[in-house]
Amino acid sequence: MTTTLVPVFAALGDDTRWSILAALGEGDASASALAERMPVSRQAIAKHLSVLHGAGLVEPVRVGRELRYRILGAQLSATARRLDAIGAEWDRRLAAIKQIAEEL
Amino acid sequence: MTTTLVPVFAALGDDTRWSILAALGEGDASASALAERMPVSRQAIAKHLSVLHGAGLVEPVRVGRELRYRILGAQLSATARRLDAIGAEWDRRLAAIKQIAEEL
DNA sequence: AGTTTGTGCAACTATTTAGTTGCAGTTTCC
DNA sequence: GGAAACTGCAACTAAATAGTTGCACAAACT
Repeated sequence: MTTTLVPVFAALGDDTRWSILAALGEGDASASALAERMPVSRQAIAKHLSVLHGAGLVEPVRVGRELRYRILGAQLSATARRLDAIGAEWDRRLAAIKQIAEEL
Repeated sequence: MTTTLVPVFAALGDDTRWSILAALGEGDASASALAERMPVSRQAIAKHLSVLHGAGLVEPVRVGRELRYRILGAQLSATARRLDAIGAEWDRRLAAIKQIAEEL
């Protein structure tokens, strides 16, 4: 499962979505429930949840007539591993270039 | 140095900026140099570099009259560590909640 | 000195997106 | 059956942003 990396970052690049994620970190919740303790409308939150779902960061869970969302920490950890690998690769390459430059 | 996390993700949530980062991963380059091998104007790239600099992902380096940019892999690794910690914390909390629910 | 090359600034366009309100459809509960 | 509570869809507004072009300025080279 190699989710595309960019949409995940785009999803994480918004304060409101972090507020939602922080709230979900304390337990599953529906868009309506989240809207009650946040300064934005239910529909706005529903859209954000859709984006987060598209990024694989949350998943919907039906509970009776309400639709709760569960946070997926594993996806975040997986993203972190890929980020770390990319950063390390950059530093490795640049160190190699510096090495070659010094040998001239 | 605790850079704010959200701008970093916002910076990474764009395909063009990833292209720029990929190019810089092979060595420092100026906005003009990058514009020659990319399908966007120099000014567009300059703006992207400004965003990346604001996020602490690149740093400017003066070389004569040109302004090259160097990629900072360490910032990416630092971000990765924080991401991983957050993801792990979410999973830990949700596991605890599940545990409590089962004990009822 | 004059030409080239690279950067910086400003104005403008177009697309995306975060947010809203309003209404229709369903499931649950009394 | 009927009211209440959630969800889903659609249209709209406002702000942010990715992109452009044009021009002015400074440093380097011949």
